[in-house]
Amino acid sequence: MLALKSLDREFFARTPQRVARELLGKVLVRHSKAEFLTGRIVETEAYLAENDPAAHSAAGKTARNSVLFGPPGHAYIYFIYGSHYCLNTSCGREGTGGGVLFRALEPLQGIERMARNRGIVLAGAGDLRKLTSGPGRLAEAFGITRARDNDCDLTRDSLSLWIGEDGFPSGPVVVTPRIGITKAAERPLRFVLGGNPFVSGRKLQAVG
DNA sequence: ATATCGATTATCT
DNA sequence: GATAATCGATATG
Repeated sequence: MLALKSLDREFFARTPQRVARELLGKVLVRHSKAEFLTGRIVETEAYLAENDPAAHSAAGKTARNSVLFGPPGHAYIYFIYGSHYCLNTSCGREGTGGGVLFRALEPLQGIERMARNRGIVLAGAGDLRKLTSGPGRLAEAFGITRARDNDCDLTRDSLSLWIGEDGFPSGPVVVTPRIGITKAAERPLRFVLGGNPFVSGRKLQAVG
């Protein structure tokens, strides 16, 4: 694969919709002594800084969501439903509460390690979908926790978690309503790479 | 293909 | 104390 180049702060200093769309095709990287994992981003959701009751920042800054109000391009990680971590990035101008949720990746490198992190034994090719197609799944595959990664600067390739780009053409983008929310559920703020088999959910599986 | 259930936290009352 | 939450796995038809 081509060399990965980290993204600059300006990339993230735009609207959540714009950042969510532009992140498709970019690569999430986890590197540490024990791990080197990469996955292409194929599904994201935008959570707006204003007039978005589904955003975690909607009720103002708290201890939990404070990263969203900090500089853009930092990892906001929260724990949900008693079992899952989810990865977001802050975006927009500092002081506003915009964010983008990472919903699915296409596994590229470190697949064996991802399977081990997920507690899965890979049998068929279809099992690759179980690794990173879903926000809780991708976080588990990449070993992402709030204690380890919250507030990590995703623009710095010297840190353990960051985002790179390799010139991959991101392809046609499909926009749909967001998943798993009850407030403002109809707004078209979910972005997916059209036809990519690693997008979360079951419907596309049957089509593919 | 659809239903239900688990498990923890942050936030609100 | 209650409850909703950016979910995933399992059971059932």
